[in-house]
Amino acid sequence: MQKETLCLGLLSLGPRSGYEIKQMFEGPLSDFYSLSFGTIYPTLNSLQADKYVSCKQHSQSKKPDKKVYTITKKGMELMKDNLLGDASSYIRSGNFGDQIKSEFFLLLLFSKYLPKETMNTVLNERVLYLRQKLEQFNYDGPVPGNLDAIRNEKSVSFIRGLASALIETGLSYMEKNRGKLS
Amino acid sequence: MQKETLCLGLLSLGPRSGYEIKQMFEGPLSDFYSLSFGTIYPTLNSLQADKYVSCKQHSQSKKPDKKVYTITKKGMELMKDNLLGDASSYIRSGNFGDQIKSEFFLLLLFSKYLPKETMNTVLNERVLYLRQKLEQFNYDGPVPGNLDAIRNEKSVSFIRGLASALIETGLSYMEKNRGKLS
DNA sequence: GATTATATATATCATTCTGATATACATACG
DNA sequence: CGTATGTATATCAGAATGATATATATAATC
Repeated sequence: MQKETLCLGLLSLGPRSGYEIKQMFEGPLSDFYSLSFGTIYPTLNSLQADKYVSCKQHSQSKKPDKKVYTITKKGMELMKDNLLGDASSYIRSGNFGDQIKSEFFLLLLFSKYLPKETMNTVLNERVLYLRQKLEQFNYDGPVPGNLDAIRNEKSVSFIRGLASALIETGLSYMEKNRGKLS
Repeated sequence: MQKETLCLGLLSLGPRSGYEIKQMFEGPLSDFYSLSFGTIYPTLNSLQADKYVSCKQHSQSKKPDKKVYTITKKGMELMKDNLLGDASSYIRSGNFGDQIKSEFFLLLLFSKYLPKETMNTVLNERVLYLRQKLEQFNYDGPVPGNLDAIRNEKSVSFIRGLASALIETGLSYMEKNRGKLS
């Protein structure tokens, strides 16, 4: 997905600064996508230059000005057009589609070159990690800051439910079949 | 995972050319990782310069020479050292770890901006795509070329079983809950 | 039998993106 | 009172991709 479409989409959920967009990628979106500051800031600047977003500078005494971007009508149109135009190309993406780079699977692939105790520890920690992820996806309490907008989306509930189901499957598979690795 | 470690790991399964390594990424590894020619060829050259692999040139009349690389003892050691040193950092990767970029999830996130019929078609095609993937992972017949080495790995059976279980979960979740999206 | 598409095989490179770093002040903690 | 962490924007070297170039063989289509 083009970085422009993605930034516009996130801004459609409410006005935000570049820093806050980054927080979304490190918070609720961290398991699905990410963009770096080096991409976010230039993208916002170019979107602003082309009037797809407007910017209000909130001067805060001694911190750098907080630049809060708001999507414009023109921006909404561009976002919708791009989504519609590219929708079909995203069908074969995601879990078991393109762009996945799973270092954990690579580690499993080469596990025979690692000492058994090491692999045992790794698998134990992986299980702990997945349990933690599961809790995270099942947690329904309040989230800090302005990250509520994204949590309250209907689609986000759907995605979290899916993620939760997938992790549970992965966990029980790992627990039942880890013996087959060595 | 460093590209060097990865290429060495793949060469540990048997001697191969750069083109054949790429075939592994486009075949059995396509759902887990990928490297481009622009990375593979320079990596092999530098591995050869440092004696981690040896190279035998098979001249084939009028095609460009096929350069078949074989991992050396020094290369095996480097690979094992790297795997051991970095193993713990791969625990939090993979499905629901870092480096995932799922455009399909992004599309779901912004699905409210798409016409209902479009989303309906997209979800139908996604289901078809996942069914196809499932078949692919469950297929146990022969594979063409030299891609058998990787299929016969114990770890690959484990991974394929996991992938298969995950896709099944994803499929039934989608079928049961797709109504919640609109 | 001619044409077109696909596969084999290596290599390069502009463009893109990341990850690190710079800058600067605020706040919390022991 | 120093140290670590958080807010906030910005830039840039280095890495990786995706496209393209080159050259030939083979299979499919017409």
